[in-house]
Amino acid sequence: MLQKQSRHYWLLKSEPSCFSIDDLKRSPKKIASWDGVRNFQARNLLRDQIKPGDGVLFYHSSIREPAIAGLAKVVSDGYPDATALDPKSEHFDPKARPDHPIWFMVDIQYITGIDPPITRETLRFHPDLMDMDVLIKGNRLSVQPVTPKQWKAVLNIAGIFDPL
DNA sequence: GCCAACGTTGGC
DNA sequence: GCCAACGTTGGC
Repeated sequence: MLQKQSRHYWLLKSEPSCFSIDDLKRSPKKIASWDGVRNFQARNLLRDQIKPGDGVLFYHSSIREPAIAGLAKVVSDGYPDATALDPKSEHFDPKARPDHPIWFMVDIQYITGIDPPITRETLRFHPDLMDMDVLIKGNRLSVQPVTPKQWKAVLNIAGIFDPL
């Protein structure tokens, strides 16, 4: 039986002063752990939904012009977030245990930067992107699903052939 | 720096 | 298990 391929796409939010697309590019093998997520809804996506090969829109938040600043791909399944178990980490959670990790992370790998980055204004006026979750006022989820149509539209704007 | 929106906490 | 208070996020 042929199985329908099910690649998914995600938007991951980060404050560039904390971790930027350039930081990802500079990481060993251009791979970094998406750790420190402390929201249950986002945790569930990291633990259960996000799979190796999925596409990632890397979004820079909390800056003057928040924007999609690059592309990455998921290169691991969800696995326990080590920072929750490390008392020295600012993301330490005293309730987490090795056999009860609570929090999960995935590894992502840099594909390309998008320059100029795709601003919220551009997203807002594009017919295929105006209904993105990230544009909804008050949506603070740092891991958001993206539709294949939205993924394609972003690639179009950036002038990039689908790298996945 | 403001403030709306949201998630979490804790008293009851 | 409700809900008010609180802290945080994040665009503007």
